[in-house]
Amino acid sequence: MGHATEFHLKGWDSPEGKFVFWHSSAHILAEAILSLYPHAKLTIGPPIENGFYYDIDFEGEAPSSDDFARIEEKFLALAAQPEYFIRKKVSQQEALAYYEQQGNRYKVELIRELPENEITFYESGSFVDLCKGPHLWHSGPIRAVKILSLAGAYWRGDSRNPQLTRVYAISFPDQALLDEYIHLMEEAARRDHRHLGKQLDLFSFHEEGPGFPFWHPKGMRLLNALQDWMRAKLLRNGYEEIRTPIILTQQLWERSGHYENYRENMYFTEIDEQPYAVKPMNCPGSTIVYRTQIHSYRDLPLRLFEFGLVHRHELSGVLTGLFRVRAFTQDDAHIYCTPEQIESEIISLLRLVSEVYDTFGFTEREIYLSTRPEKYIGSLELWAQAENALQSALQSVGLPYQINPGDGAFYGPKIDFIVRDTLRRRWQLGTIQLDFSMPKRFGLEYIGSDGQPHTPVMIHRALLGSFERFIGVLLEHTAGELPLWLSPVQVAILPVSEKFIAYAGHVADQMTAANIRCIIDKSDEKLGKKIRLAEQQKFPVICVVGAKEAETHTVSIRDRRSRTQTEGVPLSEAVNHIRMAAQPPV
RNA sequence: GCCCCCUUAGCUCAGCGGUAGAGCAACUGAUUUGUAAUCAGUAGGUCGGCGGUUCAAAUCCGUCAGGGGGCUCCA
Repeated sequence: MGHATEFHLKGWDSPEGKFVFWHSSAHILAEAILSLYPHAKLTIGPPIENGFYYDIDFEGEAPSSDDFARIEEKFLALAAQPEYFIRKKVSQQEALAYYEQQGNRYKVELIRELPENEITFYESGSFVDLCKGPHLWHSGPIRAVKILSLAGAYWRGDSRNPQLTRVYAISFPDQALLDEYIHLMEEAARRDHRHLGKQLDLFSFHEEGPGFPFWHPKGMRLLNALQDWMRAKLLRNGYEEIRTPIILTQQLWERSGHYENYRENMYFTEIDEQPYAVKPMNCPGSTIVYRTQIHSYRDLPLRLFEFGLVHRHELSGVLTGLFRVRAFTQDDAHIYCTPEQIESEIISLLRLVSEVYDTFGFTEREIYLSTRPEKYIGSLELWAQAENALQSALQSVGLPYQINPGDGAFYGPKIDFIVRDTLRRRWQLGTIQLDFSMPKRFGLEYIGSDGQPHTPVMIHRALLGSFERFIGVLLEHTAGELPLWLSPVQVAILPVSEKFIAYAGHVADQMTAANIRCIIDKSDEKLGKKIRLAEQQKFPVICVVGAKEAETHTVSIRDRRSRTQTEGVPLSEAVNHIRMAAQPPV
């Protein structure tokens, strides 16, 4: 029997236990919905990372969010009268007959694809559903539920298929856990980088350019601080910086293969009656720089980085704040090396990636190695060599990783990096991709020790992914409380009254001279109000100046995190201290 | 692109067939302030655009644009 074991053995606290719990909840949801919408056709209803969903064809009478309450009510009523989940093995013929009689072509389609002797139904009370399980023993433990949202979802994820209504929900063994989850959702909403972007006056979006961020002065300070830091780091790590044009001839994109494979995502234009395209990627430009010289094997690896502004046509429906935009700046680099150098290059890249993520407190990470897909170019030997190099690099650095077999690009294997933020949400940031295709397409060469020309391997890599998206992730990770070195405004100088604006100006001059980013609040408000506003703007350091300070040439420092005050700090000491604390990490 | 929902003052939102509202912000005045909101006043919107229904539309319908939640794909 075993079908009820995961939850009962491992309980709510294991991912397996939750999956079983939510899978069973999906059945109850389906039962609740069927009782309210008898014509609805069920399709699939799996558990997901946070809860579960059920894709349903409502045949034109889909519920709206106004109906959530009554569905939840029905759900809880059903769960309150626990039924056993009973597994029944059925023949394909029986199964088909059952759903054909109901006119449910989706289940029929699913059953047709299942192996003859592995078709099972699960029965709970009067509700029956095609399902491989496993399930809870009975529905008793399910005590709280919340319908989260409705969404359109294509049958089998294919836009040519009919669109179903996906009902997202989450359930828990008790109300307290649901309340906790709701609280977490509210916390996530509070950290939403789109709200923070407005609140902190960093960037904005407008209908004049959907998907194209407008960066405000404070946003630029942040963006520049991040780029300056990354640039310095890469220059210290054996990279050179290049910049390639944003618009290049269509011919180039035909040669690179982008025109053939990526055209839908590209923007095109015309110059002097010749077709051009706006670059969606930086690699072709990089190869052109590579080709301007003859390279000796002694020059390799050659590491060229570019903070490349790329434009990609994304579907209007997927644009989401800074997370998904139509123009963004990749922290891109291309490393040209010999096949023998792959491993050592990957090792140093893995170290670099770790340093970069540590810098921002992304300590929890996942690494995925994607290997040769069915459709690939290049020789099997080259693939084997490359995959081995990636694996042994990962092993020698001692980083745990998972393999996604067959998930590599057709032109080479890759390593992807995913981090978790403070709310344990997952974000893909960096990627390292080997490329056996582009060097050939562009006829790249280096002269080997044998005096003969050879084709170099190209490694594409991004650590942050894009600066725009990374800033979005970082804002949500930190709830807008950026580290001092990245803060657009590092110090807010608050005169106790207008009488001390002059001294505040003196303080600001000293700070500015030390490259500290500061502002003065000259408004005619009480100190408490100024503090409140400064805190809301998440300024890391607040300097209060009044009679005492002006007289003794000091400042009072209030720290954002501890909310404590240190009074009477000599100005020069304060400037020095803040200047040191605001140094970007190495 | 497709499905559902949303768009009212700079921001956050109320109003949901019968002459446009609140709080904050802005401006003016009073106040000259000591660690998370001083008081009073003024100004600000053809209720996203365009059509339609109606005696009457922010409110109902259509359409377009933008935004949100998803689907697909990815950074």
